[in-house]
Amino acid sequence: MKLKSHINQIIQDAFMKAGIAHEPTRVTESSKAEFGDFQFNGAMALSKVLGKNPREIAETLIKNLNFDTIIAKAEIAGPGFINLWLNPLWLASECEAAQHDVRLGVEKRMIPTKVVVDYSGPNMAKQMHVGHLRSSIIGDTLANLLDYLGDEVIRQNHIGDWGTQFGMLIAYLEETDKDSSVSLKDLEQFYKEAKARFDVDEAFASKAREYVVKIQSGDAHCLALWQQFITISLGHCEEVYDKLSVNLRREDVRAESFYNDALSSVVHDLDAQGLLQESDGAQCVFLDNDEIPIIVQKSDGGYLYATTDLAALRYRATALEAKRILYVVDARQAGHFKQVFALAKKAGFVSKEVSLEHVAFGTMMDKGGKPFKTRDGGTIKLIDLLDEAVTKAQDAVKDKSSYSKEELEALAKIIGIGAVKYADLSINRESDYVFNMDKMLSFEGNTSLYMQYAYARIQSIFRKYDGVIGGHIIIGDSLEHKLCVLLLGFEDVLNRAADDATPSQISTYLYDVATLFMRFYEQNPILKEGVVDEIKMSRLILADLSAKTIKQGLSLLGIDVVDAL
RNA sequence: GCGCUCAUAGCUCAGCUGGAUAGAGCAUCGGUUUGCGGUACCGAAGGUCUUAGGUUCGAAUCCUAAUGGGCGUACCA
Repeated sequence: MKLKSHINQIIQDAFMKAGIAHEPTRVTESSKAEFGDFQFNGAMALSKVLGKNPREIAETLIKNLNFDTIIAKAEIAGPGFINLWLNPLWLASECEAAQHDVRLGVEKRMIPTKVVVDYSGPNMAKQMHVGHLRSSIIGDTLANLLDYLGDEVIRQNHIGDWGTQFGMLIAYLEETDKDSSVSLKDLEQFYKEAKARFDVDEAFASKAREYVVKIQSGDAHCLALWQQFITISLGHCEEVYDKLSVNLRREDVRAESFYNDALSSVVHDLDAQGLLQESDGAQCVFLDNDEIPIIVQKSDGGYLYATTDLAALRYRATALEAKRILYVVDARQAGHFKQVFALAKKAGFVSKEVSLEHVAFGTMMDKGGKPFKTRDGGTIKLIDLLDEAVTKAQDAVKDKSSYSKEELEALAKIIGIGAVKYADLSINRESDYVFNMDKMLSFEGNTSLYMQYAYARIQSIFRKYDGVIGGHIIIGDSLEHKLCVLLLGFEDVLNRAADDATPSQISTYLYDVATLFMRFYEQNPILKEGVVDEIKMSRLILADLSAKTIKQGLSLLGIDVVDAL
């Protein structure tokens, strides 16, 4: 249900009938209950262009307003606000329709867009650390969301599997001559040892550098070792994805190395277009007004990440035919993407109408506001963080003795992982974010647990009721009215979150649904004695639609619900 | 230095394309219970929306400047 579009259309029709040849501003949710459900503020803006008093304009509009089905009442207030009340009968029937629909009334897009979502992108030389968390879950949510809305989503995991560090790792792998599955078990440790050798042993260092060249020139022995290394490292990532319920698979991997063969042609194309300039021995592109050039080839002939990103952009826009490309990457790379996007368009690697968006996110901080690190300043392994959340989540379970060990573990996983993901997805992605595990595992406030609890409580009502839901919604008070309006706004929220690439708009909405449901439920008993059947049914339908909306919304955020916790 | 970005209640955050008296949660204080899951709900208190100008009928929101923080700043990614 595109609720706002319906109302905007009614306003638009009133404009037509009133003979006002201007595009109306869009309606907004009313700021207060006494101002109705929606408000139209456009009369004031028109007053100057039409040379009329805004209240007069508002009156004309109301005279031409269609009151047939959706709008029940319209009032002029203040300088010329038009407050709109929606028809409760219409709200009720639309909510019933949503409750019967598996998609809750959310339509698929008429014209799907082909969207590439680039996210996660771990470095194969190391284990995933907390820095990869935000990209992985924000990206996954956006991919889920766009897919749900009917876009054609192509997930791309641009893993770091190329570069000088791999020469070092392979050299060390060969030198230690251990069974790789054992020696790579702790990648972090392996990397540290290799790095230590690299730093002190010149012979080892030169061998490492030699191996880089060998890999890049296709030496079979080195490539085999390299491939083995990548496979194992990727396996570690997949363990984390599995734990996080992030939907990235092998086939989504387009590693840095994938673009290796395209790099020289990128540079060649830039050169052919006269965009290239040599500076201090490096091949550079100087864009207008940019002091810093984009270096596409180092003075030693090597390529850089800008080159790879250009190749990836070209691949995504041409081979994959994407019309929208999202890069879910740390905000600190804003400058890089701004340059690379501009160049990709200028050089024609990506056509003008393709939308290139850097979906930037802030840094994860600890409670003291410092970048998130271990006590000794090291990076925190993502898997350790997740395990800690799951362990702590067990404490939240009410009646532990009624679960088997396996059930308790499964429950703790849903709660713990949900808490970590929700905490991240519920704040504005661009701001830095304070990681506080106690807070995210609380039942109070805007947390996943509050939402999961609200959901479980509703399921408990249905267990107790244990019957068939029929009948109709009868809106009996302002809370029920408000709940219906809110529930019908689900699709609007999803669309806006998709357009702006902001998952937090979904969580804000879900929190509103959960809190409003709790208030409704507190005030309007469902199964208590004395509630007549008609009212009982009406409230059961509302409870069901609320629960389904929470479940669907959380599912888009990659978070599960349970019937009891 | 230059560039980007942020600044809203004690703390953590909402605030949609400019709209009416700026909203939540936590913490603090008070209330609701023979209980449909109280891990809930209701209420109180808490604000010069960093500052100063400007645009506008109207600014937390747009523009300019200042102050303070974060980040980036050519051959790592």
